[in-house]
Amino acid sequence: MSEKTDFPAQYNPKAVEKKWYNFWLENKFFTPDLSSKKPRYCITIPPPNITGVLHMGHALNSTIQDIMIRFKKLQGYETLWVPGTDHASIATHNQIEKRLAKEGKTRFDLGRDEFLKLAWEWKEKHANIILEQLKTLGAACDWSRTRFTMDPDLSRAVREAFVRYYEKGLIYKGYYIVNWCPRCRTSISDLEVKYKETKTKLWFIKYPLKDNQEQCIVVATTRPETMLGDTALAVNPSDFRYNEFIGKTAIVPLVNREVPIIADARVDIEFGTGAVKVTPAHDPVDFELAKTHNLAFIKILDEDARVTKDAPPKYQGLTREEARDQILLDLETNGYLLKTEDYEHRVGRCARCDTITEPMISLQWFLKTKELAAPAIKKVEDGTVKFYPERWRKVYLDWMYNIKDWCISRQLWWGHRIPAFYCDDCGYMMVTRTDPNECSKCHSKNIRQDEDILDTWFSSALWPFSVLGWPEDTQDLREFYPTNFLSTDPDIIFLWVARMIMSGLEFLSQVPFYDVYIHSTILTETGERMSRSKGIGVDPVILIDKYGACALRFTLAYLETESQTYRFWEKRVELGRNFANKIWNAGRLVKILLEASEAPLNELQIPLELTNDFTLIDRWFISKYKNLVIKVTSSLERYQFSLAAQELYEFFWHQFCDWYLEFCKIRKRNGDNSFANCLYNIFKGLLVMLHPFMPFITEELWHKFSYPEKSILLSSWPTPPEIAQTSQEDFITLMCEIITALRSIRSEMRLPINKPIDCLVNTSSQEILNFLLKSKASLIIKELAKINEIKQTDKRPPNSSTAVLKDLEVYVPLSGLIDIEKEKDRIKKEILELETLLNKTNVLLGNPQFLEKAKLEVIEQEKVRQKTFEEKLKRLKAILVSLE
RNA sequence: GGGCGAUUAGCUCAGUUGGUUAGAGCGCAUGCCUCACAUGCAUGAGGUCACCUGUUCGAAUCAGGUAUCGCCCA
Repeated sequence: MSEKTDFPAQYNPKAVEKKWYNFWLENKFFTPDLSSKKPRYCITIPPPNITGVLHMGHALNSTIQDIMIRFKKLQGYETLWVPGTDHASIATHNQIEKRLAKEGKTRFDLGRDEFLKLAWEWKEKHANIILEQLKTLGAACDWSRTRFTMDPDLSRAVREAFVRYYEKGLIYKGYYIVNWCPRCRTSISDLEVKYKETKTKLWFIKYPLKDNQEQCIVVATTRPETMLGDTALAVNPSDFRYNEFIGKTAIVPLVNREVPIIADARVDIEFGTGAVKVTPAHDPVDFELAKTHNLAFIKILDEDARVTKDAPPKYQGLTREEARDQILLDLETNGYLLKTEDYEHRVGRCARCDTITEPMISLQWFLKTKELAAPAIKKVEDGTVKFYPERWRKVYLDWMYNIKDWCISRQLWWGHRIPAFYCDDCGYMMVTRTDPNECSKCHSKNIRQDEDILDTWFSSALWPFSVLGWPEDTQDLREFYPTNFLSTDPDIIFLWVARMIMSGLEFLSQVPFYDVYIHSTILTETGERMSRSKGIGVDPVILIDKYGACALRFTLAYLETESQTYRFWEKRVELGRNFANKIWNAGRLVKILLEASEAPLNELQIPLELTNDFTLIDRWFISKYKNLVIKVTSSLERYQFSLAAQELYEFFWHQFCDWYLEFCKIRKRNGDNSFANCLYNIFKGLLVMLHPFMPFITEELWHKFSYPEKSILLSSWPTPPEIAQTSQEDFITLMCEIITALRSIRSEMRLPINKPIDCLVNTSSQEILNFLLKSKASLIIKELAKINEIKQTDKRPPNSSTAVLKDLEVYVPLSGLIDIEKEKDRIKKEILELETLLNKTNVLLGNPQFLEKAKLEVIEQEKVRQKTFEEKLKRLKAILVSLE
């Protein structure tokens, strides 16, 4: 093969990514073998919505899921990752309606059927964009199981769920206050309203008493326009200021409606004047008051938030903003407006379109949640479902403890239509699994379906099992439910995670997943939330194109710690890109190093007999590798993605490349190939452990070696080699320290690399001496520290630079070259550092309490340190004296 | 108002049950195109771990409080 073309000096992701992704697909590696005896491991993707394209959040979340899938597959599980998309009813409405608006149209100009045609067209066009983008990231999804929430099967699941809830009495229809978005023209749930502190006014309005129009009661309000629907005034019964008013009748200005003054403990004495107006049809608290006190509900704003004909004619048809202006003007001219104050309070806006929402009485469908929540709470309390990081558990529980009924109907068209049918003749309502032909009560054919559709999250809540075939008893469902792992972002713990747990338990009596991982939110360099609409942030598709998927994935994982946000900008991907290139080049070198040797065994052979001087190096390195395998495995098992990535990075770069490969190079040059088995197998293990993070480059490298499996994905996760650490390995550590010390002297004494230097060692240990002078360690030291000769001495030669190590002094004679002052500075600096350390140890060991209470190992360790420091210090001081 | 998180090197962040000479990447300085890699190699500078008070023989780590910033819920 030609080295240059086949194995270029720079890793080029473009050349390999597509190739291997197709290879995986062609071999159906992402499709589970249902006949295998392996334990199952399943993830269902949080379905991205069809209006979107891949953003950094998806890139991170998909990387995390892919890491887990590949990790588990390598660990010997039969894995399944189900992909799919969500119909996102309100978001899709928004997109399409925006387009229509450009033509000056609304969806009502088109009608339901025409609109749905557009929506399906949109779906066909957009639903796959994001899935295709996931492929470029390397996602090991089983595309043969791709689902869409409005697929026939999944729609059937939605209908089944609705009917079962209904039959159980958990779904009801009724008039309640809901959040209404006048732009989307639909109800939305509490969770879809975002509150923002807004500067506004507090208006103080005089309501005259009926008996004595000279006497007034003053109420404060932020929403004067709703006074058109006032049906009472209320005060707190313990508020002495208003005792005499209770039970009297007031007159609503401009409307001239007589309303009672009621007392209710729910009235906040501190707010405004302590007296409030009550508008039952347009405020949730007032709604509750009205039910207690039997007040009338007058709806004065319609679905477009315009004043209805239940208001005085003067205001009818005005928008809520126009109505407010007009009313304030009228109040003022008629002397009812006492004063206006600046005020700040929370104004609710539609999460989708940012229009100010309107609390409004409306006929809607609701799901009773208290009963569903109870087992879902229990399963988290008892640890069946665990949150990672654990703090999110409390967030979930707090919300669940205070859960309110869920408004599930939407006055939209794109979605699952509520399976309720009304008979126009007898008024009977049917909720059925299949569409009825006639009224089951009076047999009239004059029936029609409810116009409303279901909240998108209603179908999302069924996702972990609807994608597996529920309500059918499918093999997928039996094999893969409950799923194992769910990764998602914190925003949707309530919207989605909680509801999946509730519905999973309701319909399958089993939790939908065991481990919930809540990932960080990615912020921009300046700490803002990334937002496509604001044009801030970076595009993962561009980053993949520019740096490669492995680079992006590794970087994202490396940064994914337990903190709830992290900042990210393009330059950070260089971390992953450079690492990928390092791995690539290490691969090139390994290839060269292994070339001359016979085909090594695929099992790691632990050198027990240290006959060859060099084999000790392998032994030393296998010990280090063993620790790595243990650490990386346990980090991944605890979902500590950053930690696992850091461990791999440090080991690969700074242990494997910086030391082990350098040693192998020298060994090879000296005719020794005994490293082959160790190198071959450890490199294999490293590739496998890196594979979940960097699937493409590891697969590419895999094929450049004679590793047995046809894909790295079919290999198995390394197990820690069974090896006991021996004290002899310390010799290698010492060798590394000597090399570092010599390099440091060279650099600090400004000795150019081509200037030959010698090295003298002074030690009382015969063992060390033998190792350094008689074993092949000398070869390595010579090469890596650029040393001419290593000799023994028992005395520091004058004019030499010194490094003091444990049980050993190293001298570099520098006759004529030495700068005595510089050398003195070096030694002094080291003395200073050591003195600080020794001082600390002395204080500790001089404390009788410490000796009495500290753990034995700690005391022992401290004593050893004290001895080492003292000895080293003594020698350094002697050297300094001889330099004076 | 309640909850959660953050505050560690110039920047961005690690630091798993309290005991390490507090780490990394970027940036910076110095020297190197050394036959895997300049997306690189070697060496080095740089930190009173936000502040206060406790607990402890011992605190970046635990408890209480303060300050600043951020997120979530009402």
